[in-house]
Amino acid sequence: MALRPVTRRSVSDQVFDQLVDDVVDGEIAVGEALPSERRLAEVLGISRPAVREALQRIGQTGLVEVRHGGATTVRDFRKSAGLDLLPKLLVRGGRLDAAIARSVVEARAEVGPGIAALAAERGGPALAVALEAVVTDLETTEDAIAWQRLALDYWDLLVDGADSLVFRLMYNSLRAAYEPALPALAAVLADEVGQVEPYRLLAAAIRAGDPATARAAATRVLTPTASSLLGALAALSGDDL
Amino acid sequence: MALRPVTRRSVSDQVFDQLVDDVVDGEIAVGEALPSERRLAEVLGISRPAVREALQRIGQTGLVEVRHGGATTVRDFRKSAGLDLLPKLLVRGGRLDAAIARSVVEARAEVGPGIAALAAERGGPALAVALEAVVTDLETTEDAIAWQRLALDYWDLLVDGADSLVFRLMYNSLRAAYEPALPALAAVLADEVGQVEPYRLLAAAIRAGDPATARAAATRVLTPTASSLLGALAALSGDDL
DNA sequence: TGAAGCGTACTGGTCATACCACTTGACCAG
DNA sequence: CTGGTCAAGTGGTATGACCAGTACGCTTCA
Repeated sequence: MALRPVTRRSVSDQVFDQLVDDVVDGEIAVGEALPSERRLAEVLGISRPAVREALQRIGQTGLVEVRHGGATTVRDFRKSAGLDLLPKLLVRGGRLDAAIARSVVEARAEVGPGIAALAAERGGPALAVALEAVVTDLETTEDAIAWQRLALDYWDLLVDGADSLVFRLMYNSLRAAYEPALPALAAVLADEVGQVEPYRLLAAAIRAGDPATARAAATRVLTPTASSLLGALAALSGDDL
Repeated sequence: MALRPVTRRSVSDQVFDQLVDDVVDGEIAVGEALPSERRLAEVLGISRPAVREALQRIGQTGLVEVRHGGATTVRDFRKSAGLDLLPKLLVRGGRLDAAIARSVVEARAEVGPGIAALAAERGGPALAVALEAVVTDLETTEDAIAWQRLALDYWDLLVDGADSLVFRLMYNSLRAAYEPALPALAAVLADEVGQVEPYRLLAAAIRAGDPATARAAATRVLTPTASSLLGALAALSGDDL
């Protein structure tokens, strides 16, 4: 029998997820007030501190505004939330949101080449060596998911090489959204396994310290995945994970 | 007389800021454990729930990992934190971090044109009209800070027009980091006041629905600010706000 | 001697209750 | 209409107790 790790999520975690989903789904309109902490505690059958911890965390994400003395109101996450919210939006209620996935793919295609160019300027031979090591791993990998994870490692190195904290944090946020959805996308991305050449070319451009070539190579690395994903999203929009 | 809103920060807010600063400054090494909640409460002279709320919020940002039964340990924010952390990193202890500011400027220059291109594809005439309205406001504005805020409004419209949630959230995070630092940068950015032409050209490209032109125009919008900022940062690196 | 098993002492997680601080809105006095 | 007062409701903090999970030393047994 296949045993899977027991999930023991804390009470406040569950409240957090539940409220985030409700807010994101628009079950509580923007500007509207959430039930009071006491009321939530009563309705959910838990203690007020547990509710508070969840609410504080939600406030941290920018989804709601808690005001001392006043009610806790829902904010428009399109205006107030940051990129950290992306994972919660991308996979909502166990499903992938097609529109948002498309947006992720777009952003990847737009930002990736810039990162590659910076990495070419600053990475040096050490970075090229590390990238080439990943490329050899890619060559010997069959499993689609493992392959994608290696590709992520590749980008991880690239982002490090770009030596830009903003791009680093951007990448972290995007990866946090992308990685959980990977298993669901395995079938779609299976075709790419073995297409190592673009990665090799990009590594070569890094080694040469040539930003322009690196930028172009990065585009060729990203394009196949982008088109696979966009095609799949158009077809199966709204399927389960 | 110039009245400014009274700031009354809650206890847990103060603890939050204090601990975030300590962690970001590296006063507690990565992998090391924070004092226990009980100990923190005792040392800080506050209650444990207050400490917990702060710690939970910090955990939400990815700066620390809290594990039931184990200690709360510091994570490497370069690996685990998302873009939402940027504001805390950019202005640390009342000072602007020059290296990070440079990174912000780079990212802006890299991502901005992509947003403009998408906006040109999807915005339509309605967007162009809104942009041109902001442009006329820009023409009649002398104050450097007000001018920069209008520029932010301009970009806000552009990001909306790009119709990409990921870019929207990215922009929110960047703006949250950028806006608080604006007053400090007013002097540096004073030269730009009146340079409205690039904004007008970009709006025209949007109206024409021409992504390539919009991309180029966006670069010309961003370049002056970028070079001003980079120059200023090189000179006064580490000055107070 | 080594390793499995057990206990204990820590850690964070939850609860109940009381009280403080702030906002809101209704009401009233000027 | 303005300003003040007040009560009710909200979030903020404190206390103390107990539950739940982890880390680690110690015992115990092969």
